[in-house]
Amino acid sequence: MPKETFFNLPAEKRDAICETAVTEFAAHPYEQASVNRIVAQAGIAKGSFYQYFENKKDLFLYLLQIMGKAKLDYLTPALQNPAQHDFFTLLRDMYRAGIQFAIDYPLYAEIGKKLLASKDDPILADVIEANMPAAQNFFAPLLLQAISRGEVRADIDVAMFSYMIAAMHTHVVEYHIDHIDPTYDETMMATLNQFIDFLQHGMGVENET
Amino acid sequence: MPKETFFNLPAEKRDAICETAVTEFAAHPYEQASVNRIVAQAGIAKGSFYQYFENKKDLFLYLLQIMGKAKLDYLTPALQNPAQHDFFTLLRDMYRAGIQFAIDYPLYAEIGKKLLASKDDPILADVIEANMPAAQNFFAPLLLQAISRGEVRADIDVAMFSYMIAAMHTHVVEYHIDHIDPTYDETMMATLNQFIDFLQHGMGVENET
DNA sequence: CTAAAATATGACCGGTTGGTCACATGACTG
DNA sequence: CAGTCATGTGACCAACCGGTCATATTTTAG
Repeated sequence: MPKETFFNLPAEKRDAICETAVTEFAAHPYEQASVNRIVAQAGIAKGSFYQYFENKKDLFLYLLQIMGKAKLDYLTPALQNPAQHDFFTLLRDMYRAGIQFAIDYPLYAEIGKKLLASKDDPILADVIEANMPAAQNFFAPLLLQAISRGEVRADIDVAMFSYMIAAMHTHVVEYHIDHIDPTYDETMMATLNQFIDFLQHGMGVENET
Repeated sequence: MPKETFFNLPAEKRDAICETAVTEFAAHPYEQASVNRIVAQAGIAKGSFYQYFENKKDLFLYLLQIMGKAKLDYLTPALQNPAQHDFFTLLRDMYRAGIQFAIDYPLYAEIGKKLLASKDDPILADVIEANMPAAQNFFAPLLLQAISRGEVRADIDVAMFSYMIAAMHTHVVEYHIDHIDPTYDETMMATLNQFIDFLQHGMGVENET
């Protein structure tokens, strides 16, 4: 957690520092990100930085915390009435929220992506271990509920599909960011609906009913 | 490409250096990997290293080349008779080959994973750009063929599913490595078959025929 | 106006990086 | 044996890293 000195700063200066830091961590993974570059870009002295933060990790964890809150704001509406909709609708809403988050906060999304990629870094191990299983542990009960409701096949390996659903979420977001014009909301929804339909019915030719 | 001096080395010394380097690049992404550590671990002088290789990148690209050949050996049998089997059987064979490769060469797999993760590194941009579209461009024609054969739904976005199939391949491999006991081949095949079945028929409850 | 407390600063530290280079050692050749 | 050429070597380089600290400046309080 940053020191009190940091929170005593005028809000605009605080935000400027955070913005600079976000840019740095979006451009370089944690280990490559440079405190020197951050202070130079933010126009503050090296010594000041260490009056605001314990160290590089302190700043990084603080940013992750802010990011987590922002992302939660996007996901919460989708999770409001978990019993209201069927599993695949819920999944679609969550994927859509994730995509929208990445569109609105591309730098946050980039940091998250890089973090996921460097999850075996020992210095970040505690953060990862604390938050990584979250995604899978989150989907597992949803899957079980969906099975009991008769929405999802009962013969699936829940652990594996929790893992894959979380992983696919990442890649769906990435695909949209890299390939879909973010201004065309309909295209995004069309592609997403198609993908959710695939999750439900597969990509094989449908059996004649 | 390494210098002639490197290839003049006794094979065992050459292999020892490569093995050390592979270990280093499996433990650290390219930018973090240290030439100093490699030479220390391999028991050669720093100067010698630069008599063998132009620079760090030279060594890394050489290792990637070796890895590529090794992986191709695993994939070739699955691709032998592309017209013989249906799309999903082909996909299963490819996924299985990928898993087996990761089991037999865990360090190679780790390097590949880290490379994929750091694909926006400018110094490696050329390698990535040269090989990354390969995966997607590889699956796209297969998908088109499968559609024309009536094995895959004709209404899918081929570009997106090429991307997702390649991405899912990575995660299926990762899941197996992290969660499945590599000695129990049946477990692996059972999980894999289940996943392929999901790709074909989805995870939703099946329609009554 | 003064004293004390908070904040800003950049030179500096030890350590690591990728890479170089003058030189030592060894092996082949005449 | 002498000479040539390939190979081995580690001290050395500039650049950068995260982090410290004595000191200068500013703000606050009495």
